[in-house]
Amino acid sequence: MAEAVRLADREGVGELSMRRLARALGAGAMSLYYYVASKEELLDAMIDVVFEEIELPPEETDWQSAMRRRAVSARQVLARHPWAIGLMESRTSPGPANLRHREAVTACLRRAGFPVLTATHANWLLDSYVYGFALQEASLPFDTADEFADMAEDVFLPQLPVDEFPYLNESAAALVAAGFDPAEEFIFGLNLVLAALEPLRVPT
Amino acid sequence: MAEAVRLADREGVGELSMRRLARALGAGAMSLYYYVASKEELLDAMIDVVFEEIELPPEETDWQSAMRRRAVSARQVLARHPWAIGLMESRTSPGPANLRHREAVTACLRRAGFPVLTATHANWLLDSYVYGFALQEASLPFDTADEFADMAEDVFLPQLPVDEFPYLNESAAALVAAGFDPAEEFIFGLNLVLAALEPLRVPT
DNA sequence: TCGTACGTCGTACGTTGTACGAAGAAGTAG
DNA sequence: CTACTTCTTCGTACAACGTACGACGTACGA
Repeated sequence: MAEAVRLADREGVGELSMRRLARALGAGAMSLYYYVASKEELLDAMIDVVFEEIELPPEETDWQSAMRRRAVSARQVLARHPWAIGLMESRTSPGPANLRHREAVTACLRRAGFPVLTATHANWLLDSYVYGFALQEASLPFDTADEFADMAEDVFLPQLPVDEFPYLNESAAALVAAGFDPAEEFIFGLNLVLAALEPLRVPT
Repeated sequence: MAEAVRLADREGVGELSMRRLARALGAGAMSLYYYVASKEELLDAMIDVVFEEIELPPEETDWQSAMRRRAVSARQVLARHPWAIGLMESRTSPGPANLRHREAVTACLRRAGFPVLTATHANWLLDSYVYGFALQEASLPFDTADEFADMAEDVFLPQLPVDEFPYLNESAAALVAAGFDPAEEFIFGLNLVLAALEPLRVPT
């Protein structure tokens, strides 16, 4: 499992084949099938490994701090394993780590005073934001702020005719000037979402 | 392109091969390569077909209504083409329809009075929500509310030991009782996000 | 000593993306 | 009409894929 995740991180999930994984483990291809019924099952298990890496919301703090921590952790983990995001779409049954995670998040929200159905709404909203952000971040063609500045000036701006895309040009320029940090960008939206949820609590 | 999208919708993107697509078109496999340099390029083009289906924010209404319309449309389209979500993670260069869409959204936000960088934040937040929601919706193992109720009682609840997952049991039960409609769920979070963004506008 | 279970893997089959180059179709110039 | 170019189609071939099947060695309790 760990080697499979490492391979997917390094080369992309498209390059992960049973034969390559076996070779990386110093084994024959068919040996893998003793531990895993199919490649599908391997991918399911890999997703659960990723979920295991995400911090659970700590219990001792206020709900906003707790949710912020786990959301930030989730973003970091998904940025480390970008292939996991694309995989989730096709895989429908959650693994044990996934379930434990959901339980902990729901518990945190319920204890914070969100009614049952409201907690579900909050869950959808928060998870949507986290996954969607990770998805967008994964499809960025650069990794660091410097790389972004370089690419913006050399690639994006020349590709965007000013008369056809005036607003995109404007914001690209502003972004280059201000610098772009995914972690900060993430926190900004996250704080808005958390603040928007706050009034939905029912004081206990 | 259209046939490729239809095939992916019907059978999943995993079942889309150059040979199958060619057969569906009544052509030889290699003929496709006259129109497309590689399968990668085909997938890129398919994504752009999907973006073309998403409604642009209308210009004549207030910004919240405009963004709501385009977000709702985006969710519908992505629910129709779930494979597109998973594909976005690996594809880094946006197609023309994608760019047009981004331009229109940014224009709408800027005209509504959001400062340049704030508009970027809003864009990330809104897109994250839309994509993340679509991703979660795509990984649901059911399609309709009735199907959900059936599955919840027959599959989920028996799988979730009450003592280990008390909160998940509670919300699953509440959801079965209340019914679950993805479209409504989506609007709920969307309205929260829009309301959270409202005060960031600068009156013109 | 032997049966059973555990773990490994070689071979083989059908399918995949696509490099290469041949071949027909269609248009243009003389 | 012919000659030549450009457009479009596709057959073949190759390496890599997932995995069904069955053979094999080893460990261990009886």
